Amino acid sequence: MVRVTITQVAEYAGVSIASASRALNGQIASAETIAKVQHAAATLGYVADATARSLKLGRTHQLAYAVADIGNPVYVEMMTAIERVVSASGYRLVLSSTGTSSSSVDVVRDLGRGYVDGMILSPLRVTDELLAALAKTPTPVVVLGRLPDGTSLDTVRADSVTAMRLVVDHLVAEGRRDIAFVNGPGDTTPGTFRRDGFNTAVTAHPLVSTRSIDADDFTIAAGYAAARRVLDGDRRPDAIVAANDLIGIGAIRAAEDLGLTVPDDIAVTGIDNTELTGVIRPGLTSVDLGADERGRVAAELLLARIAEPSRAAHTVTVAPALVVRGSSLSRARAQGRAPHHETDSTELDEERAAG
Amino acid sequence: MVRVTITQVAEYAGVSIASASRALNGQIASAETIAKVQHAAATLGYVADATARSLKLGRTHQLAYAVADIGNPVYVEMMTAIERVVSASGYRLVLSSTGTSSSSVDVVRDLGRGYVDGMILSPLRVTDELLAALAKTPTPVVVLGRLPDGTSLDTVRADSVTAMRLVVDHLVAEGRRDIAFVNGPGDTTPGTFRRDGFNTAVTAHPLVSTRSIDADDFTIAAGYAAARRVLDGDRRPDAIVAANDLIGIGAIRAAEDLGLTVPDDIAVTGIDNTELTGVIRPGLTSVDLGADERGRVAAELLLARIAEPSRAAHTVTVAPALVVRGSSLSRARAQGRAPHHETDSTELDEERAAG
DNA sequence: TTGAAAGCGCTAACAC
DNA sequence: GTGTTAGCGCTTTCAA
Repeated sequence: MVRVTITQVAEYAGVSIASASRALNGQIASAETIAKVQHAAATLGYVADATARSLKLGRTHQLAYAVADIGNPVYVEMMTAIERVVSASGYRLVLSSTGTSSSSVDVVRDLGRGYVDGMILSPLRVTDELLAALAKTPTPVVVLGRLPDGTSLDTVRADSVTAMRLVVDHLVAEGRRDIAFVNGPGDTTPGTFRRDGFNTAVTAHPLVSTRSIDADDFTIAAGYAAARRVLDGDRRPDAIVAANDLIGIGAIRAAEDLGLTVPDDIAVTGIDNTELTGVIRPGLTSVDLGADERGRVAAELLLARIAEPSRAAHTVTVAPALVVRGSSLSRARAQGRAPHHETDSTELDEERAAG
Repeated sequence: MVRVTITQVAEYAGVSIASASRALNGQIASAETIAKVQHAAATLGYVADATARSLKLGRTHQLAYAVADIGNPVYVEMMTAIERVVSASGYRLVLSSTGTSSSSVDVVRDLGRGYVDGMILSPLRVTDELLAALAKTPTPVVVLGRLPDGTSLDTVRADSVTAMRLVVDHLVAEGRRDIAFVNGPGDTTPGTFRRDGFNTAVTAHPLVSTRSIDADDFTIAAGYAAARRVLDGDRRPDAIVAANDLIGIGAIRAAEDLGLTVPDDIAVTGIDNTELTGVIRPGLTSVDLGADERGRVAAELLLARIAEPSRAAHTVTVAPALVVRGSSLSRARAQGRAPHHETDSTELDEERAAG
């Protein structure tokens, strides 16, 4: 089919293009004109060209969510939450995956070209270059994740320090005394803050020995490899704190491959509380960082900024909540539960404990 | 930051906007002009407005991937494959999630408005309404999935009949004699063709008794619920064929909750061969429908059609491959393997057998 | 090599 | 209530 323009509609209806436009957009027009124009549009199969309309109006009604790794379910969860808010306000959400193609700097520049009215960014690394690009872009931005103090941007962040404290306190309470932290790449934003959070959390337990290692990625495969390095050593920890659920799952697989039982021989915990935690056995204890809530708030902040561009920058921190499942129970408690009864028929989760 | 236009760049550089445009786009221009304009653009922080450029050029350099349920990892896999091809050709890929917001008809209409140069569609249901919308849209389309015969559109499809035959033959070979098919919603395209495939496949085994049930969704939760209905009955099957991996995982959980052991008491298989199959224990036997390949081919077909709009419609069918893991082995074979040695350190998969 | 000007398709003054 | 016209920001003839 060939594209039909408003000029052809106007011609067909025998009115001016202005009248056609008005009739189509619900502006003031006579009933007769509206009828003629709508009939013409329907017969011709007219759909207004979004590009021309955007150019004229200066708004695209498109918002972008830019994320490095859409393969991680936690970002899908965020996107779903964002989509819900955004589409309710008449915007379309487009996803820009920064992972496979260009760096997030390019993405910011690209989105600054004007095909979106605003963007939500989940950067894995916050470089000076990125901050410069963000400062320069004319497009409203909300950043999901930590930014340097003093940066004047709308931000939504998780509370890594509390998250790690919840996990560490829980493991110590369950009797663990030698905890290994398997982080993602240490130069990423989540990597940095989760490491700092872990280090802070363990100072409260001076008798517990600890160590840290970086996985090459926040993925199952990288978590597996890193956990193998930890577990192959001669001093085997009795608990692994993973920087996210994917790494945690990799760690569980690594432990099993070495003939270890989780949680009897070693406890494992994750972060993000993705759906995966309930898919594996034992269920993976995790900290819910409020992905859904963070996505929702980010979308609301963005809409608010678009409505009022000069408003002050807001920073919202979402509180984490520990969700205990089988992977971190003490030996005694674990034996009190039959593994195959862990599944709850509705949630597929074992239990939830607010943090 | 306020948006800067090419007019301001031209003014700053002391040249006409035509020269500015030429200098910026690598057209013919004197070295001096280029230098002045580039300097001006850099100082002013100019980025060309994509909307205006698109209106002028008639192309957006954007492609869309429209999918109902991005929560299903198989679609993420497809998207990744598409993104790879598309970005190599200088296009941006935007994701339109049709699930949460509007129907796919609305999405097609919306994308027909012109902010994308083409779209790849994974419709869950192919209605007459959708076909009409597809026939009318001026935007090139490639459909992932089955279309009615005679529809003249580029299409990439999986081979459900072969896929189901691979699974059923395998289960029968492993000694299963009472197979329950847990489908997704029967009115969806995958639901229809997987059901038909199953029915065809079992005719080759007249001694095997079978039955079918629809889950409400292609999700873990829906699979769990449907499997419970199957397993709670008095005649318990010795194998469950799930219409996708998520349903299969739900079925494994359901079996475990009833105290059944997989695969000893009951075998379970999935479809799609997503990463999840290697995450759970036992590993889920699944049929790889070639999501990566289908995504790649779809992207190539779309690019080809954009380059040559009048070319004949192509239909490409991608061959499936059975991947056997622990969930479907016969009792004897399963006992030959220690469950915690299933994991391969690189692939996290147990074994792969081409179909 | 450069500048003036047209025009992509649309909406919104503005005058009638 | 309707038509004429300007113009969103850009690229590209067309003359010079």
